[in-house]
Amino acid sequence: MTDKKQLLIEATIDLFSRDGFWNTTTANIAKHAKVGTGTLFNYFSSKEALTDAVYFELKREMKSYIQKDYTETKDTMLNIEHVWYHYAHWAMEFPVRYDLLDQLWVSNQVSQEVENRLLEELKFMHKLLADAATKGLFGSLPQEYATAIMCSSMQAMIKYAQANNFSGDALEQHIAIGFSVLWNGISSIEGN
Amino acid sequence: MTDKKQLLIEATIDLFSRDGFWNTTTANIAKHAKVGTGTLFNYFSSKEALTDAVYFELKREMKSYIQKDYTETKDTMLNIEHVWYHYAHWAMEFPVRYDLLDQLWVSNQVSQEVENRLLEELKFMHKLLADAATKGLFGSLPQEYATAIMCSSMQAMIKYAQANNFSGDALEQHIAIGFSVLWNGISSIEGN
Amino acid sequence: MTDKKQLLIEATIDLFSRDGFWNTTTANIAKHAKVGTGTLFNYFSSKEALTDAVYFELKREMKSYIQKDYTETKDTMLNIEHVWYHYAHWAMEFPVRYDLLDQLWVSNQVSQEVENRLLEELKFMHKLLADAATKGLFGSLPQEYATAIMCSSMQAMIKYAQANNFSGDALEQHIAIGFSVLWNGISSIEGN
Amino acid sequence: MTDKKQLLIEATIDLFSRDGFWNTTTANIAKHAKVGTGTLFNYFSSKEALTDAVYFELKREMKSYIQKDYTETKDTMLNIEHVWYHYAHWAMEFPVRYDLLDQLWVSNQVSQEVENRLLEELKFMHKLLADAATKGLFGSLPQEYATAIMCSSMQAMIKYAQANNFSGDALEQHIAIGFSVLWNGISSIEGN
DNA sequence: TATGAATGAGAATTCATTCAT
DNA sequence: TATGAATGAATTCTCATTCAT
Repeated sequence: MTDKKQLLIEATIDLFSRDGFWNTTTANIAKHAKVGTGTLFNYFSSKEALTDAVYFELKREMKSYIQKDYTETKDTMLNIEHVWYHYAHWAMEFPVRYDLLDQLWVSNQVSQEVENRLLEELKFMHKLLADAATKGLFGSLPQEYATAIMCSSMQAMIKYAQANNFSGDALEQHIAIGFSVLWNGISSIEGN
Repeated sequence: MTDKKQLLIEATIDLFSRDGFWNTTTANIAKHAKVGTGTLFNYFSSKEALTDAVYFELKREMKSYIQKDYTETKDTMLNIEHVWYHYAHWAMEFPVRYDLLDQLWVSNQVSQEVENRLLEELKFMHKLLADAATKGLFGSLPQEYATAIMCSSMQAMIKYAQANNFSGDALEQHIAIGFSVLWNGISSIEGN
Repeated sequence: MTDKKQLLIEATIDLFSRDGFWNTTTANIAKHAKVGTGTLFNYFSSKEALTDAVYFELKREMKSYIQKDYTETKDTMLNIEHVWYHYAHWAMEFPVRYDLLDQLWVSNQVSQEVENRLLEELKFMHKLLADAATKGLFGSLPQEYATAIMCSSMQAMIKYAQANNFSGDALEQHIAIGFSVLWNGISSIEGN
Repeated sequence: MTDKKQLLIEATIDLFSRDGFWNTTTANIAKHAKVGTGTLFNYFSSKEALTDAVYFELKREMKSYIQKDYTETKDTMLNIEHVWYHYAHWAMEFPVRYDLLDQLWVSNQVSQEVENRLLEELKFMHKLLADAATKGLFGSLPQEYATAIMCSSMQAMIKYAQANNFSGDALEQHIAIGFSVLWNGISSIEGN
């Protein structure tokens, strides 16, 4: 990855997260990255391609962060909790990146193609959820629904932590409580 | 509310939800509402003002739907479940409107001013949550965090119901299970 | 045809013929027509559509000019000579328009669609040539080749007349001689 | 002429004739010639200079082809016919080159300066025409007009041959007939 | 009040040319 | 000499908003 390419991605992250996709012009991105307007298009064929690259980069970073000291254990819940915990820490350490990931996700600005490439990249997470479903940890909840609940709970937990600027023990406790609310809720549903 | 004003709001709802805020032009809205392009600006000073009006309208409709046969009981949880239940039904009955509300919410297209006016309008809901907090139903969870969890759980529940086209008993059961997951989760946290 | 639409077409004719298609910007056309840059696109969906409209307009004008006092006679050669004669006069009266027509023709800037619409419009000319072929006036020359020779002869004749600023009797004589060269040349080929 | 220079000229011929002057970028030319983008500008000061060089090269090639087995005879008409014949054969053998020459000619992309240099190069042709005029072969037609008619007739003849993919005897006959049409036409005009 | 033509400040993207290596 | 990354002016087209009727 060239120097300039990375520079442009960083500039895009800054501006997209600050002003949103639609209020950020390619000219602004170039200026922010301190390159010419044309230079951007030497590295990315279009604004859309740049957006895809940013999204891919963020997801990859997040995944790396989570996987860093991850070792799969027999206890699937612990595995999931590990993801929960590290995802939260990534979000708190890189709030701008987290917010942008969220924004790109909800605003459908990302192409199907990059989503497909990410399926591969994030396979271990999907496997985790499949394991949990197989082991009956979700009770009668369909795996997709359980997943959806998890994602939205995580989002609520992180947004609250960010809004309150949690750190240190307070943050640890908040993360743990968030997971308890989620897990106890899900576990309370019996299989049928 | 003039006839034309309402026509414009309806047209905006249609187009925003179908094409998104940024892909909808004021000219298209006017055409869809069968009025002149200039007419739109006789009723709304700007696209932003129109967006605010749409958001306000949707929230008011949602509130009315929820309040229709609402009578406050002593049991705060039952009161909250009533909101949960009716919100879900509103979303399933008016999926376009629900999706747009969601979209406007996440995309920050709504002015602070309209949010403030809505606080008043939706006071009964906030009171409900304050009651719950006072009565200790949220355990040690701060009221705002509990609220955030509720909102995100509700969103996950509704999206899943929409995606699977639930109706009838299946829908009722899904709504009920969603609430159980939420409530059991929250209730599992002891006060300190 | 609106006032502004015609204004834009005239401005386009001026600039295209003076600077060529590729050196003429839509912004310049608008300025030349004394309207805003956006106004152009209210009347023509794209530069291409504007070009088509200009081409169509020019061909229609040329045809009207030729057809004005045209009455088909039994003598096909006379009919063709009438076209030859009036085409030349049109070109000399509107040299800018003639040159642009020529330019658009050779530079392939015109869509197939407008060419098709013109086939209909210019049907009487095609019929004329078909008649001549049927009557054996082209000898053994295929109709298309005879037509091609005619067109290129006409072009040479007109360009020379323009370059030498012919008018009055000199022009009449030049036109007549040009036709003789053409017709005698073609007639000299025996059928087989 | 350096190797690279020739490579660039060939690449330009390919791309100009295929995509046209305006749709061909210098970057594409360089890539097609398998040299760096900057290299092009080491050999040609601008796109315009490159275009001039291409035009000059094509005309020179054409001239060489015509002159190869040309020996001036007393019969001027035969001399002209020789040119007519060999020009046609060159065009059929190198249709891409012929088309590009035509395209550059009509689209005014070539500088006056290169046209002047070519006058020198193509002097023998001009002399041929001057001879014909002197000998009265053009009757009362001015030399320039006769020349113009010749050029346009030749163009029509070649385009038709290309469009119909003539070769062998059919081609020979077509070329001969084309010349007859031209020459009989011109000869039919008496001096005055 | 209703209209829709007119506007012009941007938007994304292109490309001939330069220049440091 | 050869390179190709960097440049930014220029291009087509969009759209919220205005205003004369």
